[in-house]
Amino acid sequence: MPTGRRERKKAATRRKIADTALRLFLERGYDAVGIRDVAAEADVAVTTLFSHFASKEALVFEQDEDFEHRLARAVTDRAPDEPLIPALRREVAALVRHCTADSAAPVRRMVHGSAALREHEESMRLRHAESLASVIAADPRLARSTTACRTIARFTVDAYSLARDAADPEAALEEIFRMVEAAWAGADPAPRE
Amino acid sequence: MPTGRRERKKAATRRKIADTALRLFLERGYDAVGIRDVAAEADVAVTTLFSHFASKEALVFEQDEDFEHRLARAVTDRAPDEPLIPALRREVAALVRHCTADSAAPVRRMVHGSAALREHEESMRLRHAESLASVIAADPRLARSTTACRTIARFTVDAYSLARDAADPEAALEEIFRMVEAAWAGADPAPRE
DNA sequence: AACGTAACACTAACGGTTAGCTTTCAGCAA
DNA sequence: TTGCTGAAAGCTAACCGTTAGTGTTACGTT
Repeated sequence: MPTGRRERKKAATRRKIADTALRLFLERGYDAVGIRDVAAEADVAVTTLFSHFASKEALVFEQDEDFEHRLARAVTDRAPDEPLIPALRREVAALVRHCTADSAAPVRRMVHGSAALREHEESMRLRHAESLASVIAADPRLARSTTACRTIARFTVDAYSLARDAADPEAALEEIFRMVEAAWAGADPAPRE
Repeated sequence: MPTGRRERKKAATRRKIADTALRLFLERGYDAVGIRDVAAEADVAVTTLFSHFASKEALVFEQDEDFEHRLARAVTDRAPDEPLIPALRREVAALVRHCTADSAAPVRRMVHGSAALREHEESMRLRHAESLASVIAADPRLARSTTACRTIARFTVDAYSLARDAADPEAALEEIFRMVEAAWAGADPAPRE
């Protein structure tokens, strides 16, 4: 897929900015590094930086953007006879394992340490919940009200965030998903609208 | 409780700032009004404004700060024989009714229209969920793991937010709380730590 | 070879927020 | 009364994220 030199250069610039930013953030702390510092160190203009990334926080969350896709695919691509919740549970477990790996620890500590980053992550989660709710509502095998779909989507992303921050993520995930399963079973079976 | 003149003046300044801000925000839109506009219209210095309110968003959410208290009291002050979830449900229902009242419509429309305000509200909800989780975990009648407490607290604030934004808040609340009730019933009965 | 345009740069600004320092004045005591 | 203290408010000036406006390269195309 290597197209023209133009796109290669663009991708290189983007990667250089992201790498530089992450390095500086980890070295000195997210809040102690300004956009102007990142731009200078990456040898680009501030406006260039913002043409590649929508915000300072986006510099940190650049690879975590497939979260939304993975959850959606876990629903749409599951085996024809597999119920919803186990499929979600498998995918959430994989996501939790991925971000509780030792290699992700420094980044997670950084995110935890900055209010701006935590808020950004939260609002990403809400967006993901909404998109997941749409996918669930669109599945013909799952006849539930839109409220039930929205609710279970919210619970699912909650499960991710709660398990990730628990002392024992695996055990927490199991416990939480038992609750999610119960909630889904207790939802209105008939769509309301 | 009118103490010295000093505190009265301080309270008056605070109220004047909040009233002016809300009026301007509703008149011209939240994003179209700057902090300097609010300060000038309230006839105070910008620094004075920020000594009363931690941020621009806090100007909007100044009275909604009792949310946290009310949820906590719904748990601690419930009748000795009342189970947890119905008590939470009653309080959440009251909160939803309160903020879907016609008088609250302009403010809600404003919040809905600004990304900054929506994010601020979300992160408030997370704080509320954490505090609610502590209260639930501290209740000796409810022997559950801390994970279960945190989970049900998160679900409860989700219920509030989902019901509030639903087309029919009352019906949605009933449906969601059936799911919350099921989740609570499905939680580990024995505390894990 | 010439052109259109995407990527990037530069400057300057806007808006939220804070630091540093000064002024005012309520509350209190000599 | 007088004078002191400290909280409240003010002013200036800046910092930081972000954006608009305006060029300038240099890639890809014709």
